[in-house]
Amino acid sequence: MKRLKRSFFVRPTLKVARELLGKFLVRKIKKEKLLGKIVETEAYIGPEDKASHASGGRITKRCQIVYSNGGRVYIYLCYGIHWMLNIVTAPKDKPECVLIRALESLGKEEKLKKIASGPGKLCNWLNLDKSFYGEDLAKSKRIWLEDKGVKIKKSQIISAERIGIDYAGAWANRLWRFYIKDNNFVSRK
DNA sequence: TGTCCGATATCCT
DNA sequence: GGATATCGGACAT
Repeated sequence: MKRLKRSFFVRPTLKVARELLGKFLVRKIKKEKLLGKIVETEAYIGPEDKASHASGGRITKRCQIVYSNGGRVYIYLCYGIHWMLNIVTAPKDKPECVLIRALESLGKEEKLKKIASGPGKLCNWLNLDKSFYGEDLAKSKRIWLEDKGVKIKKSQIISAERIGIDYAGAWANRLWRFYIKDNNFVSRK
């Protein structure tokens, strides 16, 4: 079992966003473990990034955790319904993070249902909510990331425009969404 | 493929 | 107090 350590997250955000593809998100609920392979991510790189909650150097109660050292969870409610799971990256005081947009879940049944093919859906599946705000992925006993030796070649990584951030003007078309080519569990191609 | 809209914490004026 | 948001399911077209 190779849990990703803090050093993995405290690196340039675009690098982390790409390298998260193929890693496994592990969620432990009581004695049960839910596992999903990360197949889609998006980078948010403030304070320049207009699409980031930390745009312009804003420090609000909601987004203050993205200013912390890499490796923590940034989670918030969107549209009044959906929780969004982000992983804080980069060193302390740099407001950068990666949104986890889709997982390929293990197990036949889940596969058929595409139960985690979207940022809101995966949080619902893994039962993630406000109580995970600030959770330390390097230490937590209920959520962490593992490297299971899956290698994603550079040629298999597609870069695309981020989703749902039209309000961010020119920043909306930066190619900061990454997903695994031909993977059926990506939220949108 | 497109349009509609839920349901609410958080941010801003 | 008002506007808005890193979506997703439903139903029409």
